Amino acid sequence: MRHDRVTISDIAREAGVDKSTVSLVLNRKPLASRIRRDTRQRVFAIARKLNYHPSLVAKSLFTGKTMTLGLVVGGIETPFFAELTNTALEAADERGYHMLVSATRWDFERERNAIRLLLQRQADGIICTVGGLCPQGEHHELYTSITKQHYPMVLWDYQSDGLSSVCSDYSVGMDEAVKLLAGKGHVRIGYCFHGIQWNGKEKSFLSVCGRHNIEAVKYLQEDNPHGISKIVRKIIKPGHPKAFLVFDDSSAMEMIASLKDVGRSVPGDFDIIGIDDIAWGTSYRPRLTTIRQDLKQLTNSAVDLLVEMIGNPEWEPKNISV
Amino acid sequence: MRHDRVTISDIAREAGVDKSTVSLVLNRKPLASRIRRDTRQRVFAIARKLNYHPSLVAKSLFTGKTMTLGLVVGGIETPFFAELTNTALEAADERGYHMLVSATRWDFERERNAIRLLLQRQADGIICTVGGLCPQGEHHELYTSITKQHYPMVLWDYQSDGLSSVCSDYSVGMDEAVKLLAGKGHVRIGYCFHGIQWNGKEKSFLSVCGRHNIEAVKYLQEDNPHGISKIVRKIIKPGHPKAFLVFDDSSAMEMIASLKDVGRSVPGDFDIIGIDDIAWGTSYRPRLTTIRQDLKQLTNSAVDLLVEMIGNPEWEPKNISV
DNA sequence: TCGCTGTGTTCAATCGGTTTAACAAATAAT
DNA sequence: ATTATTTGTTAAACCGATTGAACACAGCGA
Repeated sequence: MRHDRVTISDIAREAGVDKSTVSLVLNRKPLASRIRRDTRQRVFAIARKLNYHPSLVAKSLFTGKTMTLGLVVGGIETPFFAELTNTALEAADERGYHMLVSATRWDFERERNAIRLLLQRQADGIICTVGGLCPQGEHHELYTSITKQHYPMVLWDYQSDGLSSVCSDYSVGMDEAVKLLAGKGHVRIGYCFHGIQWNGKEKSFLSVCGRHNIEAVKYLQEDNPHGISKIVRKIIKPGHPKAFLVFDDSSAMEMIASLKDVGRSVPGDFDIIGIDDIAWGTSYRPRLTTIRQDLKQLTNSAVDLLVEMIGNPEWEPKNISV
Repeated sequence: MRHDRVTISDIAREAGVDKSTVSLVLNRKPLASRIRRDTRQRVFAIARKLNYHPSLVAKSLFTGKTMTLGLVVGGIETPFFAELTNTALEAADERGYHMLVSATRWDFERERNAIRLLLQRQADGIICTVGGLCPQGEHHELYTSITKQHYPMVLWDYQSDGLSSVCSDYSVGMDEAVKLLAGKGHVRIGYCFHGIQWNGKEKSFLSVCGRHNIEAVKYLQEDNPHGISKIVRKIIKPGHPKAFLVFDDSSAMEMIASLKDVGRSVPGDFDIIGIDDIAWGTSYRPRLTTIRQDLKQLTNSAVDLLVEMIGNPEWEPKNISV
């Protein structure tokens, strides 16, 4: 036994009409008003009886729209991307789209492949979050070539002329954070930097530090589970800043945990501030100090922009900053 | 200007051959070996030049396979489901499938609708995680009717005759947890129960308690952000157990945080054990005691089972316990 | 009685591929 | 020289929908 698809022709046969009639009726097209009431009812009844599900594949082929968006993320195992994805999912849903999610594990070849597949699947547009978090230049070329073909694509936190993107404006939050730390007497602030977090954050942080006459000390964070604890082992020695800004909340939590493990207190010995304001930061103690990033707002803007581009084939690249 | 799709016919025209030739060549079909080498090369060259992306929509229509799986979850804003989804995404990817993700916000109508849409999109199969977490009986009927039509569907932690499912075997972990708490002298263990977590966990816990002669005390957890803290306010009064088993890690963390907020220590005043062993439980202090649930294993099994069912139209419902 | 309008429905092309059968030309076998 | 086989390619049906044009028939006015 197999799962047999019920098609529009099955209904037509059973109802003794042409499949075009069925199509008109089921889609409540204007022309369907001319069709006899009892024919209409018969069609509906049979469709329901046979448990008919119209094939969006066939429909898409004809209409050229799949009502599908692609979401390319590095992965959703971290709170930040989980929230992002969740919001994007709901946003797409509200606008009548489905979301095809691809996790690239931050690997460029995987990303290129994911995008290629989304194009093959005729996704109406793509939201790509990876480039905004990776310093590698390879991304740029990929995005440009796709946009050149006038295919709707919105980049996350990756601003560049000729590309559509939504960007987070960290400057206000950074400013507050730095002022807060400066107010506690810190003149040097360390920050943890790792490959997959970059673009806006570092630039913004450095300029804010400059403005407040604070020395920013960079710590390279290895891209593995021990990245943070290695940094911690280093900074508990003399000569390092006692205030840190960590570029995402999960790492901030790890840093606090790590500091506690080696007998330091937060706050007290160290002051740590994170960025993102993820939802379950709330069950962390001590309460996480964090720079609020309006993830929901940003994600919604991304989906809105993409849908807008899809709706208007004459779209021009556009930049949205939240 | 619009994004114009390059089709197989465009290539055919440019190469001066029939589109069937192009199809044979590009897909490296056996018959293509008969086609002149230079014709083949010309076709490849033109396809590359025009930046051709074969339409999987058209292909799916013909082959009847979309190479798409549906994943229905309540939402992925919690760590547990984020990890689940992430693993499922990668598992699907490894097997050549794409994942269409639907978040139902734990709402039954949304779930029914999500499934309906996945059927319309001709997803080759569906993994549904919602029923395993909700006590409502409505789910059952939905799942049964779909399975009756022999459509491949795997349920998460929702065991029932005639349905395919993967279930977590909590008994070993529960046993350890209860023994651990009993070893610390507890004779009563409280547990937090809320609507969206149920099926295996409670049953398993109660039977383990019975075996160890421990009294299990149930606390209903409201389904809102304050659910846990309300319970905490109750249990700090006299007469309540000092040991608790919380059915998921995020709630366990919340409970610990909440207890600290009212001046209680963990461990010390209270012993808390969670279930799930989510990845970023690791940056929580005090270190979370948790019952390990092999999420990755379970998710992979679900995807495997589904793919197996898709591959063999004669599949019988099957139950996998991990 | 001829055309006209409106009603109820169907025909046939189309979307972008895949696949099987068929066919022409070249080569090999007899 | 004739048939058989191989080589290189195409024609056409098909997947499951949508849609504009067309058609048959009714009733109606002139």
